[in-house]
Amino acid sequence: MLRVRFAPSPTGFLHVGSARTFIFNWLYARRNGGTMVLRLDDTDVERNTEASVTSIFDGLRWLDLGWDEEYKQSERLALHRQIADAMFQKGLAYRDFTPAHTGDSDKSGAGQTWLFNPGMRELPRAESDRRADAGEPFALRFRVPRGLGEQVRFPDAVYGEQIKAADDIEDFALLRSDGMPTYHLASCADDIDLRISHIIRGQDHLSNTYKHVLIFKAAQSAGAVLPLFAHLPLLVAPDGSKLSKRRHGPVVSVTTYRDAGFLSAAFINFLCLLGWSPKDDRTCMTRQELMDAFSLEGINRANAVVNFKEPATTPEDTFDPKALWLNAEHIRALPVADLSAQLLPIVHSAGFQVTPEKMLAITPLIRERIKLLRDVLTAADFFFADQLPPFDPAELIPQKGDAAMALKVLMRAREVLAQTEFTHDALDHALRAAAQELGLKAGQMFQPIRVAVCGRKNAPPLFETLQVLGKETTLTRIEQAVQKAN
RNA sequence: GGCGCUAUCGUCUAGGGGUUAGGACGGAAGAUUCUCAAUCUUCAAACCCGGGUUCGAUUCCCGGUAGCGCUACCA
Repeated sequence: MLRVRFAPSPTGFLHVGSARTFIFNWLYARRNGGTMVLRLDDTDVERNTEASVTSIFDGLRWLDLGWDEEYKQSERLALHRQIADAMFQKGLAYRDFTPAHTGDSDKSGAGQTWLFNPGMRELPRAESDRRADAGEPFALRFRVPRGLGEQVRFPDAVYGEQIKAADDIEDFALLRSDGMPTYHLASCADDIDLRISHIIRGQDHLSNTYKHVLIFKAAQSAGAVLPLFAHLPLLVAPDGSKLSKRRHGPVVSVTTYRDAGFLSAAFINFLCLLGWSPKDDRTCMTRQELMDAFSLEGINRANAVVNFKEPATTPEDTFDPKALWLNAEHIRALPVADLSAQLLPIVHSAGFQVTPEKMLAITPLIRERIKLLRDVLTAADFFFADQLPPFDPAELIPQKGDAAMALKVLMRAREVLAQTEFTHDALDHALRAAAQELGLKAGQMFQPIRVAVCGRKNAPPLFETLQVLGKETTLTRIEQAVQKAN
């Protein structure tokens, strides 16, 4: 039975690296008919927050992939302690009465290799019991085999066979002095208990895995098999540093992508392409295509850069250009009705009144012009607003023309449009004929009208725009432009 | 400092003992259109360095360098 798990710790918002780990696990489970377990690794009471739990669930729900089983580590403490106690009884772990390190251990150089606190490893059981009974606080540490030339090894589906000398592994903690299990213990105990068969997680755990193998071997019943590990290359910032909330802020939060108007399908597609490849030339892929193509063999070993611009000068700088492009691709692939339905609430929440029918008519005009769903607000603003925002009358002047030409065009348009049926072909014929009468090129005729009704030079095709706007609004806006041009 | 992992265009990647080192995004130029966008075409752009092994290495091995990770009673 194939079982995978995603085990975030609720100490911050769901970030894109975690989301990718979730997605890879999900893909692997679905691809192979396995079970997806969601487990909240919340043993760090100090740093857990309810807001983080909310953020994680918000993010995961938006991904819309789902999961099969759900657990909370904090509700499984008895299991963790029981496993720790068994290891202690077997002599595989020992009590360490050394007071906890205050602050950070210096990693920056001078420090020597730390393996265990002197004196504690070989403390006689009787003395250990006496001090524990006296109420002296202690951490429980794993007794790593030492001086025996032993090796710890495990196969990794991505990085291959991993081997490390046990002598290089420190006596890590299993239980804190407050009795809470550490991540290593809780994670392994639960992985065993939940019968997790494949552990797919970030590469930052690759070196930790030796400790986990030690725990698995110590805690598992004889004959039990180790889960298969698959470590994922990390997602890093353009400067190569690990993506972090602290350094990079909301650009790494899943909800930032959601709120900016990413389609979750596009976001998933983008994340899959960081550190994994279908090995053919496909880039734009649906959820189903990703599921069919996903395999551990396609996972890369080098870290992947999420290519956002560090000091963001435009809102788009927050996102990798490829993510933006993929989102545009997915938007264009969406049926108009679906896209329209997604756009409607965004327009409404911006304070505009639009009927679903009108939105449906607008959608095809803008769907090739937006990268993010939010862009609907700037791409189609003139459809929503009653009153056009003010614009420079000079905008009305066509190519190779002057203010007089603009005015001439607008006055002629006012006349012609008043007696034209607002269908694509009728508008086409009427306006082209008008251009010819005035001795102008089509573009010179269209541009002043476009600016008059849209308030700017760059907009969707004119005839479709006029149709959606309707005769009344069109004529009103042209009239206003005539006043302006005078 | 110790231990480990990694290294192909700016970015994501394919590939692999002999290739014009392929694709995508982004960039540049052009076509097309009523503007913008979309679309199409073209172009520029990469095998970290040094030693081996070999007839031949970007590919295999070793070393270096760089980056990253772990080295907490965080996860």
